[in-house]
Amino acid sequence: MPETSPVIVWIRRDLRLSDHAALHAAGQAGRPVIPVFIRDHTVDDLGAAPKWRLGLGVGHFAETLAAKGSRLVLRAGPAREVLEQLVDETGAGAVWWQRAYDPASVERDTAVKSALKDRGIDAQSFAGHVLFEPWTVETKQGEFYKVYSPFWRAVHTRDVAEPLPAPDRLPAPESWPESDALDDWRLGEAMRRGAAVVRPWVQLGEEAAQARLGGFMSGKIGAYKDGCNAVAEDGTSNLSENLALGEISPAQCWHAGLRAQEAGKEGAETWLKELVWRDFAYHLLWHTPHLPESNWRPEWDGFPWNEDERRKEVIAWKRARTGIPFVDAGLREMYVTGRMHNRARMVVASYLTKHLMCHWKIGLEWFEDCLIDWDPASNSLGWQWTAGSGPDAAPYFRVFNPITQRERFDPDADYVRRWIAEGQRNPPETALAYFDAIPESWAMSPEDDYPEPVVGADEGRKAALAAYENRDF
DNA sequence: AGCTTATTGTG
DNA sequence: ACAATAAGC
Repeated sequence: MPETSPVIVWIRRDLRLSDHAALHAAGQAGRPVIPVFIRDHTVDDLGAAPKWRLGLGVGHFAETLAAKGSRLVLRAGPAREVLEQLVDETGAGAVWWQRAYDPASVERDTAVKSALKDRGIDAQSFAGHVLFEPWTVETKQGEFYKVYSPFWRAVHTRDVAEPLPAPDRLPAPESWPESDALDDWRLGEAMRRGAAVVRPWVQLGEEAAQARLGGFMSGKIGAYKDGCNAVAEDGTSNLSENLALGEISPAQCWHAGLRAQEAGKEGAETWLKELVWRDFAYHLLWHTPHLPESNWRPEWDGFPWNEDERRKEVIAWKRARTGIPFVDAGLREMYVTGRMHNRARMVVASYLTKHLMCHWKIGLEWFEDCLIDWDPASNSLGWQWTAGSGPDAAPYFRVFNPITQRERFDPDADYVRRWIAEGQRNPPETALAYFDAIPESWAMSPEDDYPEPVVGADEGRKAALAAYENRDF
């Protein structure tokens, strides 16, 4: 007798129909499918912007499912309790989901899987959030990789499974279990008035993500090798926002990149390498789950980083009035759009950790509050890489000079003018939007004089190097 | 996926 | 005078 009980598909950071192994398998099974999204502690713990963006994504995905004759059931509470309750309510015999690799999710999913199996439920997790499962990439010594280049060499010729099609149909259950109303969750509450400013920059959902990918493949990927660094130009794929919530899968991106490479597009390999950086970050997060919490190299614990968030340098950095135009431009771009050009991310991070000598966790947490493309793996690796405390890190002496970086990557200062209003007679809308997004308590106005640097480019470099001279490691 | 300074090369 | 290169931070 074939199994006929419903399958619960537990939707998490995988808000798509295509290339979704759990949904695909459920669609193939010929059983009723009950997609459910759970607001548990991993959702409640998110920063303001990613939580708001998640709410938009969940709402959009619910509409997508509804258009297919299905639904997205919303429930709040500890995932294990919610799923056990739903199994009882619906008579489901299976709970399937796509794996996550951050420590909080791993701990939760492990407990959920064993609890469901104890009840005789078919609990299964599927691959899909990364290209290469973290435990399948090993050095010759059987260790995980700690340096990017050999990781790239180990994986870049591997086969990545062709993306799965969207399920033809998702049979509805005889009756739908009750669902919370998304609005009642108030996932956007912490964004306050910033949401209105950021919203026009959001490209929501699977279709928009595919359009972004298609546009990039027929356009900017050819010039990506240099274009990825030109901060004033829109030379990147802009897919981070969609990848973070699984509105597109890395395998879909990978195959598109391979096709571009076969078509002779020069920038394709550079872009494929970026996708592998994302995988490398998850590889490291899986094997060393303390990556977001503490120095990956413990010898850095003794480094005299400032950890006091009330210090004036930290306040100036968060409010994007450090007096260094490139730094402030990047931070304002993030506040207005919920994203920041990767080149600017490196520069603002280097300035915070080296010139201002502040702990990378201050920056990591600020990014988590502000980024709609927040990704726990990429951000943890990126901050520790910049600070010097991480795997394959920039050595302590590799200090970005925010003045020469601007000259090199924003030669006409277009990016700086786009985001900094002070000192301009007719500031562009983008620069003025920043003042609509920020809290009034910051007491900033586009008519202010642009501030003097809190720490100058040269003196900051000297101070950082001097601090390292006094290290005891 | 760096910066700075010293040194050597070029006109 | 300036560009390319090397070495150390």
